[in-house]
Amino acid sequence: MSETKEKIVSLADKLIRVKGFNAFSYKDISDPLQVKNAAIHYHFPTKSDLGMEVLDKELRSLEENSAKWKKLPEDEQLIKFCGVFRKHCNNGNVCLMGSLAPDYETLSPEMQQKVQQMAATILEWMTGCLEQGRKHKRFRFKGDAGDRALLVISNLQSSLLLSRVLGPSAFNRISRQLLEDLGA
Amino acid sequence: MSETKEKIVSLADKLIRVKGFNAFSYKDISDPLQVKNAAIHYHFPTKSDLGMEVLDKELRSLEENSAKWKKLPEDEQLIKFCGVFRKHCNNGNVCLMGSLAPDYETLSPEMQQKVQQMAATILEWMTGCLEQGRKHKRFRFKGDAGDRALLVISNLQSSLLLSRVLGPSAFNRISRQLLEDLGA
DNA sequence: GTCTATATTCCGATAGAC
DNA sequence: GTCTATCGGAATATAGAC
Repeated sequence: MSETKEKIVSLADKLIRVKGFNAFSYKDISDPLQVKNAAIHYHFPTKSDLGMEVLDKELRSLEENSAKWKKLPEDEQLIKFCGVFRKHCNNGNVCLMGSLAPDYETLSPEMQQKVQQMAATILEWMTGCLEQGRKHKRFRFKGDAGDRALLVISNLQSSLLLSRVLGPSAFNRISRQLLEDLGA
Repeated sequence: MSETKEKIVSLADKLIRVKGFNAFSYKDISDPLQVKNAAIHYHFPTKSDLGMEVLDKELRSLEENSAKWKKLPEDEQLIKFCGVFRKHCNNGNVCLMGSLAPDYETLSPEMQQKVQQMAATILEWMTGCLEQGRKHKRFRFKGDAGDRALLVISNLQSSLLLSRVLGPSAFNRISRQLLEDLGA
């Protein structure tokens, strides 16, 4: 992938997280890169094509991380996962799910399906992490691991949304108590 | 408030929850009400004015509910609160915070301040409910009640976002486990 | 209070030169 | 791969008649 194309995707990712998919425009990308909007359309004919590339990049990042963390104890894996959210919080970002889920009904069918895939991938990873971690006595929690995974994911997702409105202390308080509850 | 004006606000509320604030247009309101967009602008000169009315209505609804539930045991109050979210889930809605927080940076300063106020109001109510409920032995949980309130709010908020993508089982699983954790 | 009509701006997208 | 130029459409918003 060309350098310009990578910059476009990276900027689009940032814009989705800060302004939302429907609120950013090609001008928000072409201006900082000092090109014309036609240049963006050359790389990504439609806005949906651009959104798809952002989602594909995020999915690859998820796979890379889970592979990279595979040998770590599960509690450390979860702390790494929280660290990704912490970094986004510090950068004023929300997560892609938190940004795209409210806009879901306005997205192209392709993007809807990809968002679905992303949600399923995250849920699957988190469920496995919690299940294995409990088996290895590194977590303690009641109930089904899949249900617990949904709780943890929703905590982290909304911690970034709430931090937007209430300040970054929301993320700190949520992530700290979350890990303590699990005994991590 | 005139009947038309109320219909406009009610429809705007629905549109914010389904499509997002930046994705809906005056046409989405004027068409179903069979009026022209100028009629909407007569009642609400700017889109921000309309958004403010939706937020004010939600704040009044929050105050009404908390007053109406004041005499109930705290666990029943929380179940009532979850019921509001359940209803939204069944209607394909997300909550106002879940919709407006991702768009926060694109909102007018007035709306930003009102969203902040709404978040603070919800957090305050939930903190009090949990704190009193624990004192009265109707909840059991560890740590600060304010931290726990943030966790519960983020669970409910994201349960609607995830239900958009993964289907309504996400809400059911999250709300059920959430109440069980609290011993409610 | 609602209408017609329009101003203004912006957006996504495309054609064709270079 | 990027440019100029432009199309077609949609959005918010306003002026003035009724």
